[in-house]
Amino acid sequence: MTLQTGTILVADDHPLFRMALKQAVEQAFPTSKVKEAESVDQLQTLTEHGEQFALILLDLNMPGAHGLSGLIYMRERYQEIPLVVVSASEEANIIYKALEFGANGFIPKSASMDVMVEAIEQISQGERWLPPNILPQQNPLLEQQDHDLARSIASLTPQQFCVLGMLAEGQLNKQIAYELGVSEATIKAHMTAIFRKLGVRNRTQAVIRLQNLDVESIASKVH
Amino acid sequence: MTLQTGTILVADDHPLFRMALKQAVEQAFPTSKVKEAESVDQLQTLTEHGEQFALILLDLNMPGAHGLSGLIYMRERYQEIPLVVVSASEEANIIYKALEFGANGFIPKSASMDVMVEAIEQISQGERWLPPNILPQQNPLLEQQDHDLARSIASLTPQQFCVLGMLAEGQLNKQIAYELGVSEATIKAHMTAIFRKLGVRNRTQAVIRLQNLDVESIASKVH
DNA sequence: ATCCCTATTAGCCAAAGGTCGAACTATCGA
DNA sequence: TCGATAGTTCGACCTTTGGCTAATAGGGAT
Repeated sequence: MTLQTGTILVADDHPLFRMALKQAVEQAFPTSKVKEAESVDQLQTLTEHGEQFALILLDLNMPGAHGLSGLIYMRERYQEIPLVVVSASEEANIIYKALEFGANGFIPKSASMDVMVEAIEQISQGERWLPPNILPQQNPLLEQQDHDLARSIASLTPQQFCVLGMLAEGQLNKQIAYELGVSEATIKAHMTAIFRKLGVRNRTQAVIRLQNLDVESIASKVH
Repeated sequence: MTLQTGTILVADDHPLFRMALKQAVEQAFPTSKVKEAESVDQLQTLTEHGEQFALILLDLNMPGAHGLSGLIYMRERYQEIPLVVVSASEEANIIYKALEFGANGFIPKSASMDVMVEAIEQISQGERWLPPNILPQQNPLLEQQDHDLARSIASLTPQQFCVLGMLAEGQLNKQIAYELGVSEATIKAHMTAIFRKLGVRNRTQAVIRLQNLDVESIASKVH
């Protein structure tokens, strides 16, 4: 499975930007195929059903991929596939965390087409690529509890991760059930399973637990 | 009410650091009185019952003061009292937001005693004081919705703000009632009022609404 | 004194949330 | 082919939450 012959997956909810990314990929690897996903739902459909991808470009702000949890989920489930984060955010903190959670590179959405092509080529050769103003980070930002949380997110089943996403938007069980086309009892069962894996007792605590992934930097290092 | 004759309030949950702050204040204003609070509860008790303070030093990470909400609450309730944020975080984003929410200055906890004394003196003269590596910010980070949220937080009564804090920790109505020594019916009444003011329908959405205050920078500016 | 705001509580009811056990399915390996 | 395992689904049952009304009480302001 090489990048020349394999399929590359572009996951971004913004149609125009998805097209631009696709072009960058095709310019870097004219012989490779490209598939697109505009939601985490589609991303899961594509990845869960057999197909092996040679590279994944993942937008952090896709609907359903809340903050870094989408990255974590994909990363730990498909450890063999190189994963590049594409994001509108250029905060150093976010970038460092994305890399610590296993991203192989980080491309800001403000980058030009040339830069993107270059970044994708470099990452495809097993190297990392970072925005020019970002220095490689030596001190880990994440603590044990963050990695624990990452592993519990990675242990979620596809459907559970999907439910978690909608929970994080404040939706009711009833709404989630309707959108997924299943009964409310099913959602409740998923909730119970999610709570167990995250180590919490109800939905409110689950949301709080998730927000630690993104914020955390504010409260940490008080010692 | 001048700083020389007035009382200065130091709010920080860490005993050692509170003492250090107190010393810095006494060094800057030998004739002023200093009172201390180690929780938002105490802070409220002191401010709600008559006493007018000449200056408040507020730690962002106090138990019960979740992120910037403690600052927002104090700021809009006591607009005439100069308010200085003291925090372990030195992230530029947090600092800019604190100032945009009306803080008169920002002192990082890593500052030396001399620097703190100097900062307090400068702020007491109506000027702002920022850490040396932080430039004054021109472009506002906050949008209309942030100010709306700030105003709704400021409109909470003291008890409601307290309940909101425990809600943000994931506690059940029953637990909150027990800790505050009131009945569960009372907590429910507070919850209903809080939801109304925040414009949400349940506790999960309330938590999500609050977390936008701190994170937001990640997802914004996508246009 | 009177009015308003806040805090407190009870009681009732409907809606939402959460746990348990169980059925059904697909996949993998022996 | 025969379990075994993992994932999804769901109904029954109980708990928690939230909305509503109404009542009591204290503090401030007019």
